[in-house]
Amino acid sequence: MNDAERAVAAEARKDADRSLTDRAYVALEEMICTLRLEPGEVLSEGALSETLQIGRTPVREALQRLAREGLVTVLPRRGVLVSEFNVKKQLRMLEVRRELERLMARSAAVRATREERERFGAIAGAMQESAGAGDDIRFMRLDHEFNVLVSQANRNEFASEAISLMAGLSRRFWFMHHRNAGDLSMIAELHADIARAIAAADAAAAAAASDALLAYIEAITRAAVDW
Amino acid sequence: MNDAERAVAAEARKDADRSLTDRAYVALEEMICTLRLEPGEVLSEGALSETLQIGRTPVREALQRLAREGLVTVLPRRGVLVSEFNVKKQLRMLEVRRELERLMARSAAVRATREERERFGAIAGAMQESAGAGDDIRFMRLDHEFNVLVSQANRNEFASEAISLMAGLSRRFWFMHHRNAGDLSMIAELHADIARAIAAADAAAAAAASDALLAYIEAITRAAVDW
DNA sequence: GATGGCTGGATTGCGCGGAATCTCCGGACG
DNA sequence: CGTCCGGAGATTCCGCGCAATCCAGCCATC
Repeated sequence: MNDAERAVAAEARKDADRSLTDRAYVALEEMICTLRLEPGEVLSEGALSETLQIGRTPVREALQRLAREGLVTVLPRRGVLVSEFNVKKQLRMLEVRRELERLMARSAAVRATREERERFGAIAGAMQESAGAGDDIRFMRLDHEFNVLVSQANRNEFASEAISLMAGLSRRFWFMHHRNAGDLSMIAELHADIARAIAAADAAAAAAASDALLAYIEAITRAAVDW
Repeated sequence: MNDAERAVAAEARKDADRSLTDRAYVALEEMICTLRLEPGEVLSEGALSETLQIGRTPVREALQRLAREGLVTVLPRRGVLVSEFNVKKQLRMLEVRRELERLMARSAAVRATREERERFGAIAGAMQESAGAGDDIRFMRLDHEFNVLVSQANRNEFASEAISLMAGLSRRFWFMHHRNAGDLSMIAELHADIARAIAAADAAAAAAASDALLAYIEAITRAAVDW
């Protein structure tokens, strides 16, 4: 197998290597978080199986995972309910995220490798750029990259897993409100502060910056009550 | 249906109402945490299905849940591996538990109902009693009751869920080491301190007591390296 | 008109078998 | 003697069908 063949195989594996359960999970999570499946809607394993062209078993396993993450509720013998929005729930979630994100930022500042620090620095710059240009699509990609990098650099799989339990609900809330939510440049700045503090190995500054970001997110969430 | 029939039905439901998946999960979690299934052992869906007298589908779903909690690892097409002990992993877990338990203790101190506070007070007393009598079985039951009560009284399902992700690994570690681990009276005292602080609605004291407990647990865990 | 029971349709819970694939071991070849 | 290849066995992955059950709506009854 030459290099070209290896590259093709790796590319194909991007989709084919994952199990059908994983693919069903990714597809459904995307549909729910981007509101293509509306809150309050009632689904069924059978219908989703047909839509996704995947058997009922993988779809069922994906739904159980989504249920654990609070994106759907399984009503026995009735169907699967896409969770409604709930601001109070979001605020309870932020209580927990505040603690976990602070821990992760602090740990990443201490434990990141040199390469990771360089990437944090690059992300900080790119975020400010994208905010200055008003390019929210690019910012959302950078935000995702930032989150993945923090999950990796904090070197604690338990923190990463606990956060990932809440990622779906957070993502959907953000998707719903990001157009109305405060200015992009403020959010980008707060993210960039964390990234720079981690890059500089300043644990206290990273923790403080993380708290500042979550305080801002909380303010936005409280304001969302009125929309 | 009269009252007697209702009581019988409720009793039967204690086991029968839960799904087979739940029953399989409870049974397997118990077997793993009490070391009846040894770390390093390789299982198979088929064998477990036969042992538990439950079909492969519920067993499979239970195993996926256990995998997410880190108690087993699914090796595709090879079998299911019961996770090995790993002190460094336990320490990483304690980093996260420290933050979450502190948050939960603080919140419970603020949000518990009067009835819950009374139960915290009762548990504090009973823990000291059981420790004084050297009754570690009774203490473990009280510890379980305490954890359930904190999970309920802190009024934050996300914190409770995140903690429950780590409960299994914690429980197994404790089961393995509780005979060698420090004196029971010290542990009971540290737990009782938290319970009393919550009962007294003293959030700062509850948080401090939680940190003290986790510092002690961390010390025990570090000492476990030598055993 | 209101109420209680019943039936039809739809949905999840669960069992089970086939397919894909991974490892191990034995044998052949260099 | 080492290395590679192939087949056998075991295991998970996945599809699919049956049964239990829940609900909506209809019909009979008061």
